[in-house]
Amino acid sequence: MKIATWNVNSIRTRLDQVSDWLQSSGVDVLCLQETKVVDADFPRSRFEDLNYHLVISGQKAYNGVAIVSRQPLQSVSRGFAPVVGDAIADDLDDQKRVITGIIGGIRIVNLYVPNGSSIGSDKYQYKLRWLLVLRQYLQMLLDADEFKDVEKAPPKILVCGDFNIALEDIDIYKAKGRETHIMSSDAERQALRDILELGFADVFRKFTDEGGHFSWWDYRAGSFPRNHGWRIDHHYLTPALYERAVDCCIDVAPRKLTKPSDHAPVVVEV
DNA sequence: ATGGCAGTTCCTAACTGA
Repeated sequence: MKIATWNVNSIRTRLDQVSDWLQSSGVDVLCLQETKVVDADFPRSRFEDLNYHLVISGQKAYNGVAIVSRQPLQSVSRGFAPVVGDAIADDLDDQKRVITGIIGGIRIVNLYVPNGSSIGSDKYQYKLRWLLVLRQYLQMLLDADEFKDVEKAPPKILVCGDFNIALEDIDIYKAKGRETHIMSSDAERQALRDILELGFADVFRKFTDEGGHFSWWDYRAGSFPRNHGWRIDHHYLTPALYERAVDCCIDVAPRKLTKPSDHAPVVVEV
């Protein structure tokens, strides 16, 4: 099964590119972020006409996530609250950044992690608070009954999306000054490491050791032709899935098109 | 050091993004 994550920076603006790539890439599941549209206005028919299933959680202008899949998803939930409860979710579900469902025995979690704006800002504090709740959310998914039915089968969870965090210096075109830059500060990295310690691994690094591979390039200053990018879109897998993964790569082709998203899709095959 | 580009709405200015 091929699963992709792609921040499309508005599904309506990118609809032709997304539907073209969906077909040409041959992925079975496509996790979208920054759809930037309320559910009532999501261009569902484009995907349904191509015989894909769709689950969405959007809002006006900002954020928004969706999962497009060949087979229907089971056990779908939106936001943190259905898993961690209203008290822990607090106000974090006001922004639509989390959607999950099960397909082919794999729980797929599609995330749009807050950007954080700049270090020390209110949005930065929100990002760190959001990541703390994400850790609780994933802990509860790991402990969920759905993985205890079949002879204690190990959990098969794939957590993907736009994390807005580059975990290693080789994930940034220029690491100098990264401590004071959003997406690479120590606190953000530690928050993500604390999550991965629950039992998730970066499957891209199963296949690629060197730097210079990025998933996001700023629209400005000719960043893409200079390959001044960041690797901030990730697939994190539990061991049972990580072991069986056969490929993970970033498809830069859509980033070369006219009026592209600033992110490229990342595909994993398990 | 700064700004640069793109998408959206409270739409021709201000915001958010990363």
